[in-house]
Amino acid sequence: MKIVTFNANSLRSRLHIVVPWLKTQAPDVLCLQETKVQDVDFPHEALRPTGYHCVFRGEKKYNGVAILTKSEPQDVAFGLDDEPLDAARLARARVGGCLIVNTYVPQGQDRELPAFQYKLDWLVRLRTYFERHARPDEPVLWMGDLNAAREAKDVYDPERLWGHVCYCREVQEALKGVMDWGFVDVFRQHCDEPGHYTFWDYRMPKALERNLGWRLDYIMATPPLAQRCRRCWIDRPARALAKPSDHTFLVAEFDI
DNA sequence: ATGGTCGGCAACCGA
Repeated sequence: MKIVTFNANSLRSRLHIVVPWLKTQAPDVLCLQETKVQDVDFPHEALRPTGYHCVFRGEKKYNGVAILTKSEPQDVAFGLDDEPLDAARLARARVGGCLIVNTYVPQGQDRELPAFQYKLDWLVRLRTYFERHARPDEPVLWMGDLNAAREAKDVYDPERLWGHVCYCREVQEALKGVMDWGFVDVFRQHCDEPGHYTFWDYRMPKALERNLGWRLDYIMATPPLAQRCRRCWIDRPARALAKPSDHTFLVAEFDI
């Protein structure tokens, strides 16, 4: 089973990447974040030739999540249980005996703003969500853009970036709070080196070429799945590609 | 080096 996550930063403007990628890589599951498209405008026509099932929840300008699957997904739901107004940050589906939870964790904006506390609270509520809907001895995948770097080796300049809303003590503790429910970071299970990133800020000149990146996208698996993960890798964008995203594909293969 | 990015979508906001 091949599982993938990708922050698209607008699905419609990334179709030239996503559609060929589905055709050539043929994942079983592709989780998308920041689709930035309302449900009524979802690009069904462009995706139809791929043959993938699509479930999604979007908003007019921001957020938006989708799960694309080869087989028909079951038990589809959106949002945290108590949060119908911010449903476009979480999509859930059961695929091939595995529960998939795709999240776009709030970025947090600034540590002094209410958005930051909202981010921390959101992660606490996500832990409660897993307690309610799943068990750590079952096959569960939590994946997506978590807007959090777990460790120093997950950012290009840990001294300078310490205190950023995606790399600070509060966020590390909140992320650990969810992981302690029963998740293994499957990329780190296979690779312990610094310098492997999934995000390079557009605003930084030549960030990708200089590898000034962050590891903000994850595939987290419960132990029964993590021990069946054979490979996990970051599929870096081609530098020559017109309109790349600032995030990239994170791929994991499981023997299930 | 006194600027430098995107996307949505129509004036800025969010990342």
